[in-house]
Amino acid sequence: MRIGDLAARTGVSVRALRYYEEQGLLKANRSGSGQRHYPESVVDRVDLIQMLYAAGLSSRTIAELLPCVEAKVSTPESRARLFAERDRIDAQIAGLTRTRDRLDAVIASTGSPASGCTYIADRDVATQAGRPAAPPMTLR
Amino acid sequence: MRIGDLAARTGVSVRALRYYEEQGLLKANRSGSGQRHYPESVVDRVDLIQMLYAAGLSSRTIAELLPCVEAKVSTPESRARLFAERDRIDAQIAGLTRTRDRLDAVIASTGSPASGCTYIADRDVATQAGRPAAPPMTLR
DNA sequence: CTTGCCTCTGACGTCAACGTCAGGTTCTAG
DNA sequence: CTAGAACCTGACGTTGACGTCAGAGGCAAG
Repeated sequence: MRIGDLAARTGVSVRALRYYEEQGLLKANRSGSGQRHYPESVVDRVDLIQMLYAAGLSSRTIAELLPCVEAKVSTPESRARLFAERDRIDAQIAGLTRTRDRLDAVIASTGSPASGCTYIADRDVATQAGRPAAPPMTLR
Repeated sequence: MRIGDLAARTGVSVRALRYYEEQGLLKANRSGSGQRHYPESVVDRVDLIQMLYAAGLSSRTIAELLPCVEAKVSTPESRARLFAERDRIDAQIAGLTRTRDRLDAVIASTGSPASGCTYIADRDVATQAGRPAAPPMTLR
């Protein structure tokens, strides 16, 4: 599997994949001419990397945690890091939940035509109960 | 209330507050000599701005939503934006939850001394049920 | 063999949310 | 009144995760 294929499979740009390698997140088998070749397994690894980036981790942190996640090998430091990041993500979820609830409240107050709203809903406010199924998984 | 006081009250830097004003997120009453003075109410507004930044919104988006949130005034566009951002945050929470669960699984597998772990837990793995109370509210 | 697409290595560009420094004014405590 | 803290407006610096371009080589099809 060459880099273009991997890019297509993961939805990550070729540039990003080379960047990951530069950051020590990915290793590639090189052909005689220097071209990168990857085994199927890296698809999952790239997906995981994307998850961690989306969770706000830096390349450096990801590089520290990946051996721990994949090889199940951990040093005291990496374990501490693992706990710390897990907790940080928990806090982030909590904060996001508060933010979402705040937005829901705003939607409720400006959304109901009976509370001094300038316009009426122009979208399906009642798709379900105000919460349409979240799209696949954008995560930015 | 001057800008330094507001900074102290909100935990946001003076530079950031001036930046928010530059981006149209905050307005200040100017004294004759040009110094900014704020009413108490802006403290909440700054907190809200921080929440939205933490949720990954850009200044531009925040600027679009703030009138909607504060003055309860909405145009069809801003309402659409409101929904879109709420949904995006929902998706973000879902993704973060999956990421956290993945990390929890890793912790469980590398953490239990009975599964080929190199080191034993060096931290209070069992503070409660593996999930110590998340710190105040970092959110990055 | 050559055409066209893929790949390679630099290396500079980008963007947002500030940090930081310079040079000058203003407020306040003593 | 005077020192020192706080404030002002530019304006340039920073960081991370890439985008983009340049110039050169590699690879399968016809």
